Amino acid sequence: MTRRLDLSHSKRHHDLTMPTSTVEDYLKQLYLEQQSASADLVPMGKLASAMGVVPGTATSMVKALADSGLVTYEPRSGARLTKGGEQLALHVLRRHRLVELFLVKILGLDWSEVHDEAEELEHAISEKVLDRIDALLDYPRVDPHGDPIPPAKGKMPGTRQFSLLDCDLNAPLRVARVIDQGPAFLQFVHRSGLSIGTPLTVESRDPQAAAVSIAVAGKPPVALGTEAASKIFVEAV
Amino acid sequence: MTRRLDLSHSKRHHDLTMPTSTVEDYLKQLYLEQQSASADLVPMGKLASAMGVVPGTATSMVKALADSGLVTYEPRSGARLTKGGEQLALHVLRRHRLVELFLVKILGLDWSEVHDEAEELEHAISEKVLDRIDALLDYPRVDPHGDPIPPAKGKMPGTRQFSLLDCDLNAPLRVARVIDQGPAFLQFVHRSGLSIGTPLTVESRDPQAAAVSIAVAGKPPVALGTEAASKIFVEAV
DNA sequence: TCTGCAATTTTGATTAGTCAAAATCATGTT
DNA sequence: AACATGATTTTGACTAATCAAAATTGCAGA
Repeated sequence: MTRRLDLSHSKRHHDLTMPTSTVEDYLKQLYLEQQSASADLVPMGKLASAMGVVPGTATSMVKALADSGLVTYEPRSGARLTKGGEQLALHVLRRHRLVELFLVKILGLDWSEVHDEAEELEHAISEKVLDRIDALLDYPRVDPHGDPIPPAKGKMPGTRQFSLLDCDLNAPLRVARVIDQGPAFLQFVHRSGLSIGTPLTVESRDPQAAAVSIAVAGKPPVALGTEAASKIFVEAV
Repeated sequence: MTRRLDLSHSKRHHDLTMPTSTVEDYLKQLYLEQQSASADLVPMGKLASAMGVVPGTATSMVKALADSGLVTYEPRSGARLTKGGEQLALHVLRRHRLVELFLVKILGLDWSEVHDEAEELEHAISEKVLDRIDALLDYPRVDPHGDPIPPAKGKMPGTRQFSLLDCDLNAPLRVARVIDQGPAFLQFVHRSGLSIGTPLTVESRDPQAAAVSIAVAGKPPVALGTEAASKIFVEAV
């Protein structure tokens, strides 16, 4: 067994060393998973595939995270971020999203390609640099995909957003957020004229056809499959 | 022994996988060491202390680098970058220095604190982002310390620079470069009014006193010890 | 030539992260 | 209640990077 006998007199975890970028990634993923998949206990399978590792790896990583007090781990059911873990996750997310916005606004990259760039940068950026970027962008609250940027301190603002599958029919709405960050999907969204901020209404939803019909002012209606529709979020205007 | 028997049929090294950031750091350091310490064969001791590791670590790392064809290694004397290793080193240096300049010019950080920031960022930045930064800065050739920025392709420009110990006396000169990147030294340089670009002349050099006397237009002369003087480079105006 | 020291290399361990594959478990059928 | 099945956990191995400490070596000076 590898249950290394912790020589540190202590009974308390809380490893005050800077988290590795791998740890940051796990925490971030755990947070995102907790958000979307209503169940707040993330199963190892989900986590593993989100991280692109085999399940065993996720298990052992989560156990380590539990040892440092960042998550609670319930064997055979899943893991949940602790208060501390969540803070760290939000911090990482903040870096990620500010960097994305920076890449688009200041360096002029395309919003469909910034996700991967930010994935790297988010671990290399210091607090000081982050603050400068925040200021340079004039303290934004959402990133280029419409995802909210966690504030430096304080809770995430609760917005009333619904996917195209859940929102009201024929009500004036606006595209607020696109969940899938894959370049292909983002480009499709762009082609369909559904960028963040675009006003629209949902004309109809047909469970049988598994499709929704979207009306964007002036243009012919667009049909989306439920798959795609579930990844686009809107809010009331 | 750990002489892992290379199963790969090949007799040629050249590992086409992306170098780890540790490897990048070793190459960069090797390059810098080769530049300054005239001897182009860098001894393990030098490298180890530059990298902040024990000598044994440097030895084994260099052997690995030699296996991938990035350096040539002569046991008990030292290592030298190969053509390929040098290219990679220059690439890293280019990233480092462009990032530094970016941090100063665009984000408004102080030139004395930018070095450590860049140390992290240089490994996380993609080619595309680097190009944008390069353009945004209008293709600069020197970083905030006066160090030349290696061009994307092509050789480093050969400038005629001398340290305050080697340059002509009473000739019109300009501060071109400061070697020591420690915040303390950089702040001292700044206090003494010797920022990059400042015009000056060297009035006298006294080997006995181990000091040189610098005249900056309008101000009273400044005396520098040889230690400090050797770290400030000037070029003819 | 012989010695002694300082630099270098070896050896053996350790840590973080990972995979492959075998062992366990929890459940929803029959 | 007995199983089959799919998810989870274990085990054992491996790589990159590192350190501590012991073993080598190359020379400079007596």
